[in-house]
Amino acid sequence: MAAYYRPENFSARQCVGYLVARAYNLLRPQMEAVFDKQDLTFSQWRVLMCLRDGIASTCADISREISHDSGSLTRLVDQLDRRGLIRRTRDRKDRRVVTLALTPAGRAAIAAVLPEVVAHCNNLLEGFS
Amino acid sequence: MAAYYRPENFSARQCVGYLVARAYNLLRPQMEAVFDKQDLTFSQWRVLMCLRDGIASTCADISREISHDSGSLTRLVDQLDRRGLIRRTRDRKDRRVVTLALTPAGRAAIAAVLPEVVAHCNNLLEGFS
DNA sequence: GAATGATAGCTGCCTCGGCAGTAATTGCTT
DNA sequence: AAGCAATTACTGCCGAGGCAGCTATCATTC
Repeated sequence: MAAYYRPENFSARQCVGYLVARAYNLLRPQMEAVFDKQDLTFSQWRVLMCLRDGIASTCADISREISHDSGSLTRLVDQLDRRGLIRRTRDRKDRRVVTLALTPAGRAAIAAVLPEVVAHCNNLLEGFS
Repeated sequence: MAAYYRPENFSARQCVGYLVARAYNLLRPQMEAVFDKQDLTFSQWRVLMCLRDGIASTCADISREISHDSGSLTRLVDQLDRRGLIRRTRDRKDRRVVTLALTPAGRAAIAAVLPEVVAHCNNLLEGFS
């Protein structure tokens, strides 16, 4: 495959990294705005979604899934646990592992924000089409 | 236009926000790795690119371009200024504005990293094609 | 020309998240 | 069985960046 970028014609606005970073920095505060009505964080939401969709159920798996530092994830889980949105359970077979699960309150919190999230995501896609 | 997402079938892995965040969190540490050999930050790099490509030449414009907090951008510019990579000049017509410009050292720094940046960006695109 | 509002850059404050290091547990190797 | 590497969750530490507030400067309006 021929190289797409060359040092001679390289420009920021065509660089993947530059564009992804721009998109993320633009998108993130919008998402935060959606969530802070329910006292949630975008990061917290991503954890909840991992649990809801069965993508991952331990700190280690979630941290890999969302490319998030595992140390910081512990604190993220702390917050959700303290608010009763998720439940920690020590795994019996592998006692290193703490299995995470949504509580009814957690599911309710998701249901409460979901419509706005969906609406906002649809707004985002309006830009293309 | 019909709504793409619906609350019933909404899944994290198909959500734009989720995916962009994932891409960004995956991409960012890779970019940092490319730059820290030259003692640069990805954020610093984006500022340098804005100046090089003539995208923006003031703190306010750059902060809008890369969707970055303007307060934090001042400190970013401080670092680059202290290292002699850019130069601050008070605008004469509008004395609120500080115009930024690359110094020869700044251009040299860009030239030094550019090949690796280009190579890494090409690597990123290999995943598609 | 004075008053008001908007915008420039800058600063303190605080949270989030990355890094490195720890203890506990597991599995693998010899 | 015993040592060793790997992986789990977790913690302290620190820098990056967002937020709110500040002053200075411009533009607009009365």
